[in-house]
Amino acid sequence: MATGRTHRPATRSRGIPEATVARLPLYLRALTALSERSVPTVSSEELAAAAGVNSAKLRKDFSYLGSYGTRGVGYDVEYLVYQISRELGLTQDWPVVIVGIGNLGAALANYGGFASRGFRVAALIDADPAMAGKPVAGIPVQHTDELEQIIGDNGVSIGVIATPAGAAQQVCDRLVAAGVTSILNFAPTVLTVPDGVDVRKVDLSIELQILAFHEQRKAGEETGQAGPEAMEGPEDTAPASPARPTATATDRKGPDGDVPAVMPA
Amino acid sequence: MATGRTHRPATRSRGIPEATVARLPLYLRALTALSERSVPTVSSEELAAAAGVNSAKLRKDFSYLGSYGTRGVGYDVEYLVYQISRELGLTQDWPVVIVGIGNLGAALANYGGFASRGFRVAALIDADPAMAGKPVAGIPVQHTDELEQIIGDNGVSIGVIATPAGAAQQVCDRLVAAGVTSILNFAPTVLTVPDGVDVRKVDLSIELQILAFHEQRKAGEETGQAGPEAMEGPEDTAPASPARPTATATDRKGPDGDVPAVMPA
DNA sequence: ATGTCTTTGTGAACGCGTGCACAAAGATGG
DNA sequence: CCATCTTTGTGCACGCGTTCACAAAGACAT
Repeated sequence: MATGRTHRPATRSRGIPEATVARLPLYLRALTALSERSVPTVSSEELAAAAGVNSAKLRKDFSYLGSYGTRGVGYDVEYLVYQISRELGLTQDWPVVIVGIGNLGAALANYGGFASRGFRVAALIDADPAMAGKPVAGIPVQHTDELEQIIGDNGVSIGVIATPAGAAQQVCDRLVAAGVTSILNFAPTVLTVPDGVDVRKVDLSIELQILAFHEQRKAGEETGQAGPEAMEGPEDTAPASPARPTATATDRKGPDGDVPAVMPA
Repeated sequence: MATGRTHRPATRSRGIPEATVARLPLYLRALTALSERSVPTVSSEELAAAAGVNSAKLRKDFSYLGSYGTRGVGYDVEYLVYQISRELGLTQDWPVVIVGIGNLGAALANYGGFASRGFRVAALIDADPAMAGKPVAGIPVQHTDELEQIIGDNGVSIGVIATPAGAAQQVCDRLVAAGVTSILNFAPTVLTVPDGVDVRKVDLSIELQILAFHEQRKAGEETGQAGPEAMEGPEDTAPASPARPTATATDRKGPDGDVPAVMPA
C-alpha cells in the first residue's frame, strides 16, 4: 500500500474508517464498469467479486455511508456511483499541480485517469529553465519560480511531487506554504509536513522490496528452508558475513570493512 | 498505500508481520543514508525520526529480526543494513521484466531505484511491433511474443505490469503461466491470480481519490459542516440529487437520468 | 569493582479491521 | 393476503498492529 499518510489521530470523529475509504475507489471503479454496461442493480456478492474483496466487508463498508441497498435485490448501480462519488468528493473539480516533469512526471501528466475522475491538471512545474514553455501532454511546463502564484491563482489544494528525492522536501515545503494541504509523493523520501496536511506516498522501490521478501520466502519454503532468519536452532547464530559488532562503539569504522555488494547508492 | 497483496492466510507461520516487512525498506533507506555519512551507530529514537515512525514500533520491528542492538548505545548501522538487506532478499539479484512500455513503462525503466537495490531490468516487453528493437533506457524493447521465452531464459520471478487496464489481466496470466510469482501492477484493474502468486498494486487514481476524500473533509470542517454524510439529524435524509431508487428494480433505466457529471469514463 | 546513566527489548492493554453467521427487510409468486 | 426466498445490514468474536511503560542490559566514569 503506498501506505503512510500522516496519521490524524482523533480528528476522524464519527467518520468512515480509513480502510473503508481506501476501498471506495475500488468499488467506484467496478460500479462504473457496470454502469457503462447499463446494469441496473448489483448484489454485494457480485460487486465484491468484481472489486476483489469479501462481500461482508463490502456490505459493512457501504453501511458506513448509509443504507443504500434493497434487501432481496441488491444495490442500485447509478445511485451507488453517485453516493460514493459524493463521499469521495469527486462531484467537485480538484485542480492538481505536478512538480517535477521528468520521465515520471510526464507519464503522470499523460495519464488519462486524471481528468476522467474529477481531477484537473492545473499546471506542470519544473525547476529546469530549459523545460519552461515546452508542452507536455498539451500543457506548457512552467518554472518553479511561479509555483506560489500558480497555487494561489488556481486554488490548488492537491500537489503531486515527482522530483528527485533531494528536491522533494523543499518542494513540499513550498507547496504547503502556498496552501496545498494534500500531497501525493512519488519521490523516495520521507516528507515532513505540518499537522493538517495529508501525505500519501507511492514508492516503486519499496513495493519491489516487499515483493522480493515474499519471493525469497517462497523460494526458501520450496527447498525446505524457511528463509534467512529461521535457520534452525533456538539462538540465531549470526552468519559468517559481517560480524556482530563486539568492539566498543568508539570504533568508528564499524565491525567489518567489506559489507556485501548491497546498496551501491 | 498501494496495498492489497493476495492474502496468504496461515502460510506466514512464525514469520515477520506484514506491517513490519512493509517498513523494512524505509529503515533500510534511512540506514543507507547514515552509512554514506559514515555514522557508526544510531539510536532507535534517531532512526525512527529519520524513517518517520514511532521509536517503539521500530524497536519491535527489529526485535522480529533478532536482537541486533546494544543497550545504552543503539544499533550498528552497517550491521543493520546487512541484516535488513538479507531479510528482504536484497543480497541476491532479482531479474525483473516490465511489460507495457508506454509513458509509464518508460519512466519505470529509467528509474534509477531499480538497479541500485538488487533489482535488474532483464527485459522490456511491449505488444506494439513498432516498438520492438527500439531502445528505452538503453535496453531494446522486445515483442510480447517472446514473453515466455524471456521469463524462462532469465529465470524471472518478478514482473511489472504497466499496460493499459484492458490488457493487464491477459498479460498477468501469461506472466504467471511462464513462471512469474510476484507481480507489481500499475494498471487500474483488479488482477486475479492463483494461490502462491503475490500481487501488489500501485494506483495513482485511487491515491488521488483518497486524498480528495480527506481534502473534502477538511474543507467541510472549516465551514462547520462535517462532510457530505454527517448532514445533522439522526436519519440521513437523502439529498435532493439522484432520488433514492423507489421503483421496483425492473425499472432498468435507474432512478434518474441525469446523474451529475461524474465518471465520464 | 561498583554505581550511574542510557537505550534496548518486550509484556500488556487497547483499538482497528475482518469475517462469520444470522435476523430483519423486502421482493416475488400464488 | 400470506408464504417463501433472496439479500442486506450488523452483532459478535477474533487476530493483527500500535503504543505505553518499564525492567533488564550493557556502556562508561570513578
